[in-house]
Amino acid sequence: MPTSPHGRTELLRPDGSPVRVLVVDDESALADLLSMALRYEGWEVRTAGDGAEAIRITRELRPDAVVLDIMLPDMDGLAVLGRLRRELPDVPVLFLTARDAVEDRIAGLTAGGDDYVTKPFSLEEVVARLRGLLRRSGAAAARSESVLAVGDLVLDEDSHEVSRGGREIHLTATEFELLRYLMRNPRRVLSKAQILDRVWSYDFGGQANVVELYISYLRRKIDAGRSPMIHTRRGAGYLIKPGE
Amino acid sequence: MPTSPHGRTELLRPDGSPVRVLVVDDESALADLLSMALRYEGWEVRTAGDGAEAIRITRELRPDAVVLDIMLPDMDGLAVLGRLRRELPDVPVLFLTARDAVEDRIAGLTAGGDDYVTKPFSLEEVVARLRGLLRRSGAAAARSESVLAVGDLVLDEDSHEVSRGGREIHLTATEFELLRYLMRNPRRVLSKAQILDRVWSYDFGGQANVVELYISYLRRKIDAGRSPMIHTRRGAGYLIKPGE
DNA sequence: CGGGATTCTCAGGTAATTCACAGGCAGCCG
DNA sequence: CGGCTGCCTGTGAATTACCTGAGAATCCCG
Repeated sequence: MPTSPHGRTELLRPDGSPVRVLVVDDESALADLLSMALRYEGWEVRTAGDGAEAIRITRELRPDAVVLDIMLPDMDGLAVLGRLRRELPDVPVLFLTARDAVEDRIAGLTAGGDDYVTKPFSLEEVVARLRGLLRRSGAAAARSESVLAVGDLVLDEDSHEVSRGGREIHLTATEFELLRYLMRNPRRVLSKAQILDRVWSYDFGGQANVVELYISYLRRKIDAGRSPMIHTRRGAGYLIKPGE
Repeated sequence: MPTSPHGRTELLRPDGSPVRVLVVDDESALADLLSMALRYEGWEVRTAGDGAEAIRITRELRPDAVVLDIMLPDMDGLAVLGRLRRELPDVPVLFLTARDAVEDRIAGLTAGGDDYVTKPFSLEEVVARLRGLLRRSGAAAARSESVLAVGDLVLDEDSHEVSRGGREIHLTATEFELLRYLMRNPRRVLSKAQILDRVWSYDFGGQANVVELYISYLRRKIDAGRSPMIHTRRGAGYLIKPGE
């Protein structure tokens, strides 16, 4: 199975070339943020700031997936979507939307197997959803079974179940996302800033010590009594690796 | 047994190639929606916006099934149907129709083994009917188990009968579709948004908590007293899996 | 047209979850 | 060894997510 430079499994197209993703968002800060996170996954990313550009790049790049902000300035997102579909009928789309827009608009849009994320989102979530779309669309090879394992710790991204040594462990949504991020990067130190950026919403304005707090929660649930898997690197961050 | 990328069984043609479906509808938004949902089933889909195009694609594609909106602009649906039949006499057709369309008319149309759904429909329903047509027409590799089972819970997609541990359970239409969707994705967390998109009509504009409500109904009927099969993943969605 | 079944809204209740705050502990430096 | 800094974690408050009863509106069937 192919692995990326940083040791995680990655999705590739059937011909072995990297998956191509188009990000369409008029807020360039957001587009850049996303773009960086997706490149880190080993994907080839292009960004477009408006609908016209999006269509142009779609023609040229023929992306395997599109991340589309549905509130765009020039054309609205729906128009862009229509033209996208004419170019590439099958391309899976991940919509970005405001939380309160969800009810009316999105229902129906996302129906065919597309998906959406509400702003403000966490990068972990965007990446996870996009992986799901790619996996299902079949554009990407590699059935990565959606199960992460580190030592006797197992996390199933489909059922959201976590167990250690066969024993079920109940995690809250935030704990789950934090653990997923750690397990996607085993034996690698992740700084509190990185974790905050990936697991919490991009506009999180709270105290930085939430990360410490949630690490503490995870330890209680995962490492309790056993040989610890979550380790602190003082002044650097945290990492997860198999115990003993 | 062939499975789609997301792990569900899929229908294939006798030669192993994907089932080919033609969608004929002048509302492109609707055609796209359908097309996406059907592709998600692993089928090869082409869309036509009017009757002339429909005939052209039929000649070229020779589809295994056709989804036909019977109110088309240029020719009316009946004319299209006639010409379709001349090209491919045996192809099963799923009609899309307005709710108030004359009953007799439809009854006559669907007499030959065809079927129909009224607008606005839910994607679950269209997919289910189309599967039924394909299964019966024999175009798709016959494995006519239209029965889903998870633990001792059994759901028959043909007869719409549901039982747990041998005991019949009566479900309403909406409850049935929700349960079917869950059972088609066992051990997989489905978000409320996903459920809303698949199970409710594409134009549903109501409160998102109908999903919670119907989950509650289902639990009362399915899990009552027994070891629960429907589980809540707080902050993520719902999933079904065998009890214990 | 009437009555029962069904779908859905609304709103109150409950429990889980998130997070801030603050005191305590531990490693590390001079 | 003393003190500084970074990390850990108990407590509790605010918020959120979810569940469900009651009833209105609608559909369906005879």
